[in-house]
Amino acid sequence: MEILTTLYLGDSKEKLKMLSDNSVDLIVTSPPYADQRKNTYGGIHPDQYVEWFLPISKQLLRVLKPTGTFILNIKEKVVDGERSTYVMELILAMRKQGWYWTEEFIWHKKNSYPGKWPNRFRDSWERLLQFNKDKKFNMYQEEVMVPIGDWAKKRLKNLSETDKKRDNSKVGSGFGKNISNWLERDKAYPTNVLHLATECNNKNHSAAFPEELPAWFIKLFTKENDTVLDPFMGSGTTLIVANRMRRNTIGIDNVPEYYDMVRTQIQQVELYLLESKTEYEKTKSEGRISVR
Amino acid sequence: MEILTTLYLGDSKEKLKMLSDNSVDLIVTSPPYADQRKNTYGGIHPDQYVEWFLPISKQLLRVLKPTGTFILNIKEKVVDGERSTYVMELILAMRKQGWYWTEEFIWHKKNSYPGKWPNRFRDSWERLLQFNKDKKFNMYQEEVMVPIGDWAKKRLKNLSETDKKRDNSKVGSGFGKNISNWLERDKAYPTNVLHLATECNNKNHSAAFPEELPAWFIKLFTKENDTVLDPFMGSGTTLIVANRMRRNTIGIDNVPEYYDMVRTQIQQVELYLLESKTEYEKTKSEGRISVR
DNA sequence: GTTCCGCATGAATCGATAG
DNA sequence: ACTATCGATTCATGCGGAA
Repeated sequence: MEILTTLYLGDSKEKLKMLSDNSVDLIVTSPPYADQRKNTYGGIHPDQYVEWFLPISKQLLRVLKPTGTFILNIKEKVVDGERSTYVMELILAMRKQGWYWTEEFIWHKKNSYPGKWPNRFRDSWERLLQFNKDKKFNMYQEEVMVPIGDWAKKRLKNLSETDKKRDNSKVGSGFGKNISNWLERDKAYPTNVLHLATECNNKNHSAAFPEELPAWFIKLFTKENDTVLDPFMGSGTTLIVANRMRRNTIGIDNVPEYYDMVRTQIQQVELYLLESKTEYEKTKSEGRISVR
Repeated sequence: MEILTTLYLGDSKEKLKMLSDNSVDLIVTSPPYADQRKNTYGGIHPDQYVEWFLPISKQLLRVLKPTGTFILNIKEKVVDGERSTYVMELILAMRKQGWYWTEEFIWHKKNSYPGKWPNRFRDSWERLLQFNKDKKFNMYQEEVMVPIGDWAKKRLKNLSETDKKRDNSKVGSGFGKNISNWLERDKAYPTNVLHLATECNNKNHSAAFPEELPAWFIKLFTKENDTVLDPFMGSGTTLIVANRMRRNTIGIDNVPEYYDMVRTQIQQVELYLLESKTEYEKTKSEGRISVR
């Protein structure tokens, strides 16, 4: 199966109209925050942020599959000593637009930006808002399981009576089964708090987005050959990770430098893959790039 | 200076009217979260939550000093597969009421409630919303500095223990300048993410949150002889910690059992302090209780 | 007195069943 | 159809008794 990369140079609101209905499995994006990145995106005033984003999210709702998920990385800025409310307003507005606000993950940035202010501490977390088109969506939880805590080693030696009793309440069916489940368990499901350091990027752009972040959501919400969209791709972290994980990718950005940079980088990855192939049919079937 | 404890049995909305304007330095509270089951616990329906809370927050705004801070611990529940929006709406409504929404701290609960569902992971964080009456407020950042390095977590965990011992090392200025400078350099300001475990078992009752949580905010936003208010004191964790830290406290609850329990516990602490005093003037000046 | 280990239980959430 | 109740699922922690 061929993996496709499609890049668009231009405004998201317009370029998204070129995508088909119900064609995307996962959207992961970090749009320009209000009043920030003035040089590149022109900066949206906090008061106009919701108004600016709603036409875009409307398109995203259209192109997302009913089983798909939209992960929005965002954090409100401090304006005149208090937190702006545009994220709150955006959530409310998107629900009216038809989105379900399924969950809010917390991205805890371990090495947050340094600084000192008299009235606040360093901001070391961001929101990862999960929106869905339908209440039923694809979620592959086993893909992101984490090692269980040390307490488990001791615990697994002996099962407490209470555990047996709790399991017992399910009368009759599969009593011995539960115990064996616990005995073999060395991994646990994660929570809705993600601990990731911000990447110390050596590149010449500003998007501090660790690869683990999109990788986690790509593993959780898609499988191979699914399609991942980033309507504000920036330096393309999401796309590059998704491409590497053998997902089809669609990226949009209105900054030519970003567009060129991502295109070059994806092509390099694809070339590398091509060179490492020995069989003809693999060469033929993989690594196709569609850059428009 | 005498430390005063004032307890009210009754509805917060009404009892708060008995407090003077601009008389409280810090409000730390965890109101009942919205509950769908109105009949069983008298919970507030999510749709009516904002309407229910606004009269109370109006009183809180009145009694808070201009230099004071209001910390609101809250988390929205999942209703019908998605997160409720009443917290978002509450923030917006409280701003209209005159509050400044200064900051949102994250309380990361490491031992969150277990469980597995097809569409979400365990919820392991809560909001700690900081509201202020004025853009200038008291904040004693040095009081909550944490050691740098691996021992930071351990130290944070022991903070409440240190409070009990009423750390004397600062007072006795026997340190040479070199050493104190060196010590200072080992500390860093915290961020807006707090890592604390929920306390499983207290003696007789279950505490809503660990003592470290109110202790942290009490240190950060008040000094000795300031006044701390909890309009939904519940089992009284905030009040007991504040009392131990030599802050005047005001507590309100409409559950007689809680009221009696907190009153008893505060009195026991005060009696213990009394018994440990040897000098007459200390006995005279401390430990007065005003229970109404 | 330390350290180790067993154990109960949390501001949870979903899906099925009952009224 | 809609709402209330109940069973099932599952992880980390502090406490108390034991070595």
